[in-house]
Amino acid sequence: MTMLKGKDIILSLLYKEPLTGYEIMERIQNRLGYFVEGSTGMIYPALKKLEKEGFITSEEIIQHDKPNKKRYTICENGRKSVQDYIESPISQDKFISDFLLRAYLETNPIKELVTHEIDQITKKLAKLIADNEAVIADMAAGQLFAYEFGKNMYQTQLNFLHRYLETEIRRNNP
Amino acid sequence: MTMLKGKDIILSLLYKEPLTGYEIMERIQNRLGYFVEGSTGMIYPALKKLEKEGFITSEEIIQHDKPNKKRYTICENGRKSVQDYIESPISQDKFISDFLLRAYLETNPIKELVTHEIDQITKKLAKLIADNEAVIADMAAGQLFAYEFGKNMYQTQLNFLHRYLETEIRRNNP
DNA sequence: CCGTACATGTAATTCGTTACATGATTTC
DNA sequence: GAAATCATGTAACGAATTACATGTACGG
Repeated sequence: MTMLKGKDIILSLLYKEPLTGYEIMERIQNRLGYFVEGSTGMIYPALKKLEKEGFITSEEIIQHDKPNKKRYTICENGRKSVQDYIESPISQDKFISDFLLRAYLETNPIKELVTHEIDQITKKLAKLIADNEAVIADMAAGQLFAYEFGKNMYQTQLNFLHRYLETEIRRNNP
Repeated sequence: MTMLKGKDIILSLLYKEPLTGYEIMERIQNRLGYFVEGSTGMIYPALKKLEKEGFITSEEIIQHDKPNKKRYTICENGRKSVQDYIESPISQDKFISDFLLRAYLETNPIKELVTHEIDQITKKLAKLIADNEAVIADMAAGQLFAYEFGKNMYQTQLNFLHRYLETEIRRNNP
């Protein structure tokens, strides 16, 4: 019943390959962004803690053209922790929507909410496609699956919202 | 950009009518449960704080057949806070999915994940329908909209997942 | 000169989760 | 006798949000 934690996300990513904090952030925000969250305020402190607790180790990489960076590598303890995560019960999906709350309570006019939401989702869908379509050929099956799932979800939501607006128009112009 | 808070949810509910903590919890978990979260550990302390800060007032209602209860009523300050919330930017939908993370990273076998997810969503959909279908006639437009949105989302997800399994079977039995 | 990509962090606070605790009444 | 519904809470801890802080290099 416990919720998905930053620790699990980060360690799972490091399970596959060593990464820097910046790369982890990039992956979470771009590739996993539609079903997981992560900000610098969460990631860097988490990495520090994880290192202190012996789940990962770090090495500094000197760069001359760009700022130096730290590459984190998972170690024995970290792998064990990921194993525990994998064997732990899958936590339930969580969907939080300010949009639906406002619609439900009718605090804001539904039509405005819908228009705004269409905008939001359209952007998210465009980003999702932009981030993934180019690399689709190299994707592992799971990545492809997750991508298709997300795309499908966004498209359905958009369809639903557009349908709503059309029905509204018809209702006002009989 | 700030996220939806318990405070806003509770005050918005109290904006319409006075409610007890238990009723608030019931509403959040049953009616708003597919797009908002709330537990006793969040609701009761929040109510206490809200009262202390002068957003709501409470009165005790003595009952003889059942335990006594406290009914909370929103006051001037509370209404003002709800107004601020209504006028504040709509925070983005948040979708967190342990299921998709595991699928993406292929930590667990996708087929097992999908089967499990179908189970979860089927239950949620059944609950959503059970909670709403009976009272559909008395629903305000916004409630109906939110309900249809949620139902549509769950159904689409289920379709997607079932389609995946079927494709898998065909792939293995050419 | 401006914005963006690269790169790492901290500090404060709020906030919520998780789990525990209690207890009456009704229904099966 | 057990389970569900009604009803309210606390306590500890962990975790994340939000915002701030800093700096290089490069392209337009």
